[in-house]
Amino acid sequence: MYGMKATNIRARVRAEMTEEIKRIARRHLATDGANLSLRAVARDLGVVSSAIYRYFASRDELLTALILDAYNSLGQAVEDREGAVARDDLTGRWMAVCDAVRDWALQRPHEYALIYGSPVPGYQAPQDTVAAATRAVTVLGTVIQDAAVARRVRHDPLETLPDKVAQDVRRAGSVIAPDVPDAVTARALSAWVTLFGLVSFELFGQLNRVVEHRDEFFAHQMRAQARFVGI
Amino acid sequence: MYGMKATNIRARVRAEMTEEIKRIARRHLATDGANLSLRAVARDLGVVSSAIYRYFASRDELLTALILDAYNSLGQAVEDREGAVARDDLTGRWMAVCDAVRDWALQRPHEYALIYGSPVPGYQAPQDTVAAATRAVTVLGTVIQDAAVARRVRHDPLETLPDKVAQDVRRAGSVIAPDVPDAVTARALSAWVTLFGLVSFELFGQLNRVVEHRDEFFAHQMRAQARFVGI
DNA sequence: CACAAGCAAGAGCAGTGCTCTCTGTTGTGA
DNA sequence: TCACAACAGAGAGCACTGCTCTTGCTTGTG
Repeated sequence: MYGMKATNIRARVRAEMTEEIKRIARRHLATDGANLSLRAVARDLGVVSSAIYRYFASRDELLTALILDAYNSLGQAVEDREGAVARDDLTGRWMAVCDAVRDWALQRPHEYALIYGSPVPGYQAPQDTVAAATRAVTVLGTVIQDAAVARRVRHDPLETLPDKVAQDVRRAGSVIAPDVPDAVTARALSAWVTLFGLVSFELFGQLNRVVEHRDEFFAHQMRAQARFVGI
Repeated sequence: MYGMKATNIRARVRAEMTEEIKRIARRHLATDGANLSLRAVARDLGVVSSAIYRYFASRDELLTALILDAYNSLGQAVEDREGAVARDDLTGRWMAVCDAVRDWALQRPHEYALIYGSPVPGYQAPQDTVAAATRAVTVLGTVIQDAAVARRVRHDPLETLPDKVAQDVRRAGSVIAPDVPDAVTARALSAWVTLFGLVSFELFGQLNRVVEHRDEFFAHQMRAQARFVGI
């Protein structure tokens, strides 16, 4: 703030341009899939292809930016939807998270594929994405944490985990869900995997000719997962 | 057979050539990822790029062939592994299926990505792949079918499914697992989704910095799924 | 054993990511 | 206020891609 002119035109224009490029790139992603063409984006922008390189050092860097945005967009969607449910309606909150993920994915299939599909060849996700990637799962973690604190999560206290599994599970839950029994956290992780597994199957065509009533099937399975976890 | 010469050299050479192209393509897939270059394959084959088009009408057609092979390879691996377990060891058979899928995927990550990752843009899977794609899941279906027939699958007979879900589930199970209660079939489908969800998460980097003991985590979760289904 | 069928080569088209050089503009620090 | 450094965009070019089409040559086969 200090030392930064109120009207830093250069920086502002640059940010707008960057945003515009990403917007057009997202549009191309939605129609042409993952093989995003820098030149096509440049054409749509009414600019020569080399000009794009003023803003993104490479196609990969542009993709990274889109991936980061996608994670944040998903995180935001999940937070918003879950936040609108009454705090003590634990099942409602659980289902809100699941529905938010699926709806977001159905609305932006190519952005979903970008972050949860096969990784772009030769591309290594930078550290930046990690924080954004955890936003969504954090919400689900909070739901079971609240459930545990309210003593509203059923579980067999005798159920134990193999040592190494317990280690991983404990570390994963320690920050967001410290009061949740390890066995329950393990089940929640499994449910999380099932959620994304199902969305991926639906989006990537693995449910074709098998499951026709997608909405009902998804709702049923996610309700079943809630019970499996103990909510 | 009739009308087909014992030594149909042309056809045989053609088949060998086709196989050789696929072999090289698979090798490229393993190193360079999904952006398979026809020209690079041609170079490795010691042939000019246009020659490839004698055998595959397009890059997509070559990819389709690789996808078909991948489904069959996975199916074979699952069948072999499950077939080696004693018929009455139901849990062993269940785990054999899960382990076979994961091991196959870890050994051929790019082929796995080809069939269970984001679909290649603009590419539509032809009908041929459907049959091959069901080989693996059929094996798991047989396990729960055998379990049901032997009355060794625990389940709450009062558990019901929403109508539309029951419809889909019944149709899915009617051929391979007709004696399995619908509710159990629904859980088995969920477990199937979890299996591939977990493998995808592991392969696509979603487990990084979360789960370190991959083998143990996977084994635990799949055992949990077996119990969830009732085996 | 003549020949049709099948094959690979080569040139070429339109597209790609990316680099480098050059010019024109414009915000900005002194 | 103003000179200038920093910056944006253009354009040419390189090596690559999938794919097509034409041209000859080889070879299995009726």
